[in-house]
Amino acid sequence: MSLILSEQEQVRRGALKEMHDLGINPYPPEAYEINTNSEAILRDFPSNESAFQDVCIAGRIMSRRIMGAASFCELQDSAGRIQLYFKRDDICLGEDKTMYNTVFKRLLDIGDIIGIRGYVFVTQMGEISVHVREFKVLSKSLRPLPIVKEKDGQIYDAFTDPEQRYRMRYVDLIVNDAVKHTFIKRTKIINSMRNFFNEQGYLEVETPILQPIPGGATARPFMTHHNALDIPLYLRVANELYLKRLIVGGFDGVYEFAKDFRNEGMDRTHNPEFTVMEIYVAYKDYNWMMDFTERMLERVALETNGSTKTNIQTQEIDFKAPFKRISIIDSIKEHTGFDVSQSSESELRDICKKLGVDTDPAMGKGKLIDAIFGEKCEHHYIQPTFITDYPVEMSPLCKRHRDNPELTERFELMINGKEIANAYTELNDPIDQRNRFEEQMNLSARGDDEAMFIDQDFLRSLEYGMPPTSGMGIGIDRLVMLLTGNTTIQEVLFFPQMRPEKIRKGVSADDFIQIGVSTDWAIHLVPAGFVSVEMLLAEKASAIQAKLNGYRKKNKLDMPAIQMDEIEAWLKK
RNA sequence: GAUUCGUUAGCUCAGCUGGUAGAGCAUUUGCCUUUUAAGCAAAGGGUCUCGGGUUCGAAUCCCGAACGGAUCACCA
Repeated sequence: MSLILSEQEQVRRGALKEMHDLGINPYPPEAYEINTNSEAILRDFPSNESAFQDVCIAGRIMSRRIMGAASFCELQDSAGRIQLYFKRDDICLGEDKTMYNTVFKRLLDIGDIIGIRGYVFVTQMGEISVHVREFKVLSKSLRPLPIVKEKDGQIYDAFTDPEQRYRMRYVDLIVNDAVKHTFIKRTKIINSMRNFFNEQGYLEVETPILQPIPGGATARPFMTHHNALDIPLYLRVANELYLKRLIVGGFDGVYEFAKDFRNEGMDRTHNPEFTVMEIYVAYKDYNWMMDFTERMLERVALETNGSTKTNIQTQEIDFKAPFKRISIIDSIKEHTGFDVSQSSESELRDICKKLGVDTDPAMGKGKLIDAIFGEKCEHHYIQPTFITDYPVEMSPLCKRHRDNPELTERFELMINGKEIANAYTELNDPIDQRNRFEEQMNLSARGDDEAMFIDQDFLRSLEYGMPPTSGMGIGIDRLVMLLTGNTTIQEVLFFPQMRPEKIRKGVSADDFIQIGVSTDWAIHLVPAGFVSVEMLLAEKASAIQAKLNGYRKKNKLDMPAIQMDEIEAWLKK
């Protein structure tokens, strides 16, 4: 911890000490029982005044308006904010006015957590407030909170620096009300999906995060090492292959909300760890899954926002089922005019060239088609749209299309120009699956470092027989972004990945103690203007003495003035 | 990873073509018994992100680094 505290931090530590001196524990151990909260009071008081004659609530002081013997402050609890009214002679019934004059007015600050007991009333300005009879300090805050003020919907001095907000999410949550609501919605969305699945009788399961073979998706994994077994392990990039093993094992429907990890770029739609929901249902195909997915999303939107419609930037998106469906080949035809259904790899390269789509030699047919779609079609799909029937090369875990073996029974759900969900009629033919993995190995040999590894145990499970199954994965973070109107993933993750915080280098008191400075003086050297040992040594002893004793006088330090011989001793060392 | 912009008080930001730092809120001290971005009066608070360079003199100009934002590439 730094020895250098800002003035405001010093003031708060001083207040802490004064509280101790008054016999007040600023961090009391016992529970504080509340009997209501800000939201309930504001909502129910007008219709039932008598129920609020003895309320007890607790929370954080967010603003104070002190006027002599009476004051107002705003208390923020988990449900919202409410105004408190403190009157000196009501807080302090006897002659001793310490609790008001000293504790409330001087020792409490914005950010402190208190509990209060009192009765609810309406001020002359018409605001429902609590008239405080007694209060208790529950936790003293030692750092000043960024103060956000608001009037007529206009926000002043908002705490907006993204770096600070993401690194100190706790402060962000305290001060920026909308942030809390985003995360409450996130949980609502997940609960809503979970209820939907549970109602159908599907089983929520957990599968390994540490995997010996990172299968189920094409992505670069994070690697780690298990010491006891002395083997490499990977953080999962997907959980697909494990969930399918469970379908082999005889469950009709399994699902998992999973943190997946991908060692790739970070930007406003990608975080190295992210949440995916994957579900697998036996005896179904991708057509059924499309119906299921649109029903689920319609319900989730309705339960979260009270409407199937949601706004993101200037777009309005409607989750009302059914969604549009179009095959990837038809989509490319529609947006580029090219029919790529019969094209060879070299023909596809020509088309890419004509369309100005970048390619590289490692790309096979599937990736080329995907590149065209990604660049020319994807961004057109603002309203929820199922893109179906992807080429076989880019879908190694997906069953071949019943009408065309070059294609697969796969769909991706595009919303607001982005992929939100991905689903297959799962490939359950073990021989075909083995061949597909081998093709992936060939792609890998061509330099595609995202092609899949072969998971022999997964193949063995398929050889025991997996029922026809459809599976679907949905990016929870992106869905939350859509349903909360956020455009960056960092806004829907409590703690997005950041570069490690820079440790402020600088001298510590110890560095000065090394050269013989007494402990008492060492802590004052930096504030007095000596920011390095070298700087101190470069000065003349008389100049140092003048400076330090000047500092001592200015800050009224309770210690003797420093003497020349002491300083000369430092300089000799 | 590339390009680009940014980093000044606890927070939000000014600071013109280089002359040694300002505002509002927050803090401290007064006054104020129903205010509401409370008000009035006064005060304190800054290694101008860091390291070099140019200069008599750098928050300001130049070079480099760190961190962050935006865009692009890869990907969900």
